[in-house]
Amino acid sequence: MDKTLLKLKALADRNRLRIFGALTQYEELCACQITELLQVSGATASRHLAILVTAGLLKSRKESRWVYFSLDESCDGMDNILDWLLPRLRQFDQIHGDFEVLDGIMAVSKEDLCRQQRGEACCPVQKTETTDG
Amino acid sequence: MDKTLLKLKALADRNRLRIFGALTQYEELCACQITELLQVSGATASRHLAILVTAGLLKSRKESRWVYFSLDESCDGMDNILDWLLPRLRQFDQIHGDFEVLDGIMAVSKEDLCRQQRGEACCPVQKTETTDG
DNA sequence: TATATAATTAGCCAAACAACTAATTATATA
DNA sequence: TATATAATTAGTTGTTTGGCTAATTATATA
Repeated sequence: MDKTLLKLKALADRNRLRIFGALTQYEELCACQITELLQVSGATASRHLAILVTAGLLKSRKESRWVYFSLDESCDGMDNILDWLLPRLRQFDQIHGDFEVLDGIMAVSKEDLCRQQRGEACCPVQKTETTDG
Repeated sequence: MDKTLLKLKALADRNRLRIFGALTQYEELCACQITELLQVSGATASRHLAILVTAGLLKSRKESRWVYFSLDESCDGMDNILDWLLPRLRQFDQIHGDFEVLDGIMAVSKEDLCRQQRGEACCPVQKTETTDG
């Protein structure tokens, strides 16, 4: 039961569900992109990602200094999880917001993204703000 | 997202998963039977059941003093949840243990069960103990 | 080889959660 | 109508969890 419970606990958190949702939209995302999406510290994002990997829901690969995360296709029962989860995720405002934000994040190089996260205010992300305020 | 998250949180607890599992085996169980299965206080069982009902996974009906719980067939996506969960639950020792315990519980009248739970040691449950100790 | 950097781990704190006992509610019956 | 009883709600307590900052690890590069 513990593996099943581990998967359920891993998904039973808003931010981790958002990570999972993001990875149904983009094949692969690196830690700094997830950090940017969730608007939490890198440490927090890293811990959430570790929980999802430990549960067997995500896999990661390291390429030089970057670590990329993706859905673990080999996860036993992943198809059934997606059957249940996908139509639900598509239904929710926050996830749609995430998808839009992600598009913005992907339009920026990881280098600039990380520079930004360090507070070096060079190369600002072009925010798609409405100017009706 | 909150309804989806609510369902995931509801299932992401060992005792609640056991309740859910029990109800895949027995169409309908009353609160005192669940209490007996989990070996927790009636208040604790009641709270777990309330969480599952609130999440839309279980429904309940009251019949005189007894409250009966069952899987909520009308729960949106219940089939998909079961597709994922059933083969996993069947795999685990604790759930199989639960099924055996449940058989014992169902062999006793609810009246006797509750008497027992109140400490009135009349009409003992026939435990299927092996006598090799 | 010293420095910069992406990610993780360690250590801390506040909020959420699961358990308990006691009190309350709703129903049946003497 | 007073009493018993099944279930729930209220209130308390210890544990788990999710967030942070600081320290560490692994990799690239000046």
